[in-house]
Amino acid sequence: MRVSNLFFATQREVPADAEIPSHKLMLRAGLIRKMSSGIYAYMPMGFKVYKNVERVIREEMDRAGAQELIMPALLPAEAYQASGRWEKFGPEMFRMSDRGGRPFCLGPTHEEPFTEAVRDTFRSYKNLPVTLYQIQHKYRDEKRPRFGVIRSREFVMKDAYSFDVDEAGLDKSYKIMYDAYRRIFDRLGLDYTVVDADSGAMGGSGSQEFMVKSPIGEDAICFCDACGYAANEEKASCKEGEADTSVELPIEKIKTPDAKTIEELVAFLNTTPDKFVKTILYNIDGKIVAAMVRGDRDINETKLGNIYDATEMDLASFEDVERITGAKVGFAGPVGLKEKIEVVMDSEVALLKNFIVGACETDYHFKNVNVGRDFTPDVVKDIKNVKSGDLCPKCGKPLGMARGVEVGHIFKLGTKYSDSLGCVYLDKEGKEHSMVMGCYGIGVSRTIAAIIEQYNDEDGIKWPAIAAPYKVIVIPTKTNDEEVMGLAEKLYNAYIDAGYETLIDDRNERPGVKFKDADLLGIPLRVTVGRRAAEGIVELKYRMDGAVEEADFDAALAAAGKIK
RNA sequence: CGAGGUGUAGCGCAGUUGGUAGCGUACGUGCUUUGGGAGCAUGGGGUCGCAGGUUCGAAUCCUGUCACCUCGACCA
Repeated sequence: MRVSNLFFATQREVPADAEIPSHKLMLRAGLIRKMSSGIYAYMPMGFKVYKNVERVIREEMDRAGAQELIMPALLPAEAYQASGRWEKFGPEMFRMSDRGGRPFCLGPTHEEPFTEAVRDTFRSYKNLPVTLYQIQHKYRDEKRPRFGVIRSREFVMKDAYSFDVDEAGLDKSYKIMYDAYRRIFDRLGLDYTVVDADSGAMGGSGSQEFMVKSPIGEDAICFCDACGYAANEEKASCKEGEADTSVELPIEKIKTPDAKTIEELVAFLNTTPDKFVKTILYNIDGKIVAAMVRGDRDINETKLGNIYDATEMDLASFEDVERITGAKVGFAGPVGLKEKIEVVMDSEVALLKNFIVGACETDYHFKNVNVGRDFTPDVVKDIKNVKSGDLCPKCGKPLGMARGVEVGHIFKLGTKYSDSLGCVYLDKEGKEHSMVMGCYGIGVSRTIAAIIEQYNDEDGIKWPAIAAPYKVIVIPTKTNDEEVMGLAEKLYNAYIDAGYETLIDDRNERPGVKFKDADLLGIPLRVTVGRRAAEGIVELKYRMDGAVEEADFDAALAAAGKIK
């Protein structure tokens, strides 16, 4: 491709609304164009990268035996109504109706149509297992789109679905996808971690996320260097301490004026946060629930929500808190609640003795409170967030925390969708069973951003060769010099003949302009034809490590095979 | 959902007490330049987010509305 014909424009100035390196660089390099908040167009240069990433995914999915098809993005409501997700997705789903008033949505994820397709096509155990996939646009009306294509409302996702006769079959299909995912992200050059994850709105029995470690990541991940345990914060657990065996002291009401936060109480009572148990009221799908964790802990809303299979969950309103506790906000506790509500207590609290809680009376707390004697929780479960330094649930060594961008997520779904949509097969005895499903997603758009996050410098993007829009750029420094142009053209044609996607920057621009653009675009190999063109010598520069060398024609051609 | 901010040329921005819009960059043309975003000259490009209102006159003041961005979403 001749740069003089290329539909692109690089920008010197950073658009005002970009925050993170990948977003800034994608805009500056002209890879994408924003059409609306969280909605982007891919320009030719960006689309090349997109297709490269897509190609790697497709190759590995095909190699793993998955079959590609494509579902509509625009889907009728029925399937989602049958699975219950028409309601469950809530406002995240883009909804519309046709001229006759029939409800439709833009697919946020496609378990339902895939399940229906398999249901209507296969009826026998002999047909299974089967794994299908598509690479498709997905639509989610995100509360707050952010970070360019990392959290957008329209995005490209590879989603695959496996159908097996039983759990053992699912385990096999899942492992095949797991291995394929590792190959995909390895080939793309990403530094990633696989973590245990919450299966969230998808439901199911187990899942893992592929996380690219990055400070801009939206997920917190927890890991153990000693044994390799790694989990999303939503899911991570830790080893709990020993039970306190102190003697239970009599409960006592203490006046704590104006002390309603843990910090204020710690200062007021001259003690430490772990002597408290805080009680927080949540509104979970309209039902008020009290959640209790130790004072130095945070509640993990995912874990709490899972107990109630929550769709919508929020802190209870001030009015609800005041009515139920009979006190101003800040003095909630499990003892003396004015209304009977469910109390969920973190399992760690069960180990404590003689702790402090709000007294359900403004300006008062109870001290020496004990579980069983003073109150009885309805549920005792792990509902806390793990922190750095907590002990690994597997090996007991200290855990660390990091941030990550979720580029892939694999789930064991089980029969959730096959049950609700009637996706069954007949076994050897002619008996009906629900198929056992798995689903497997890769965010194509955000994978592109994740690559840039890992490979960039102050001059621009540094594409790994496999993702690069073009592998080589030939830059003649003088377009009016026949010797220079002759050699440049000859090299350009030789690269193309050898099968490398190549650019020749034949614009009548100063060399500096061309170098800046080549750096910003991140082309892995830059071949400058200039000063020593008459001798047949060119300069090679590798974008990834900045190495520079001189080479003759053959060496320059051979260099394209070495870029990574 | 709550709060704040911003909408003026492709991009980044200025525009004072209201008087009909400007700078940088990018773009066109000419000359000079040609190994890290050149110099000089010259030119084109804007219904000032949208709709009302006040006024002789509104980018500017008022009201409404839309879009975009950021932070927050209560740890009692």
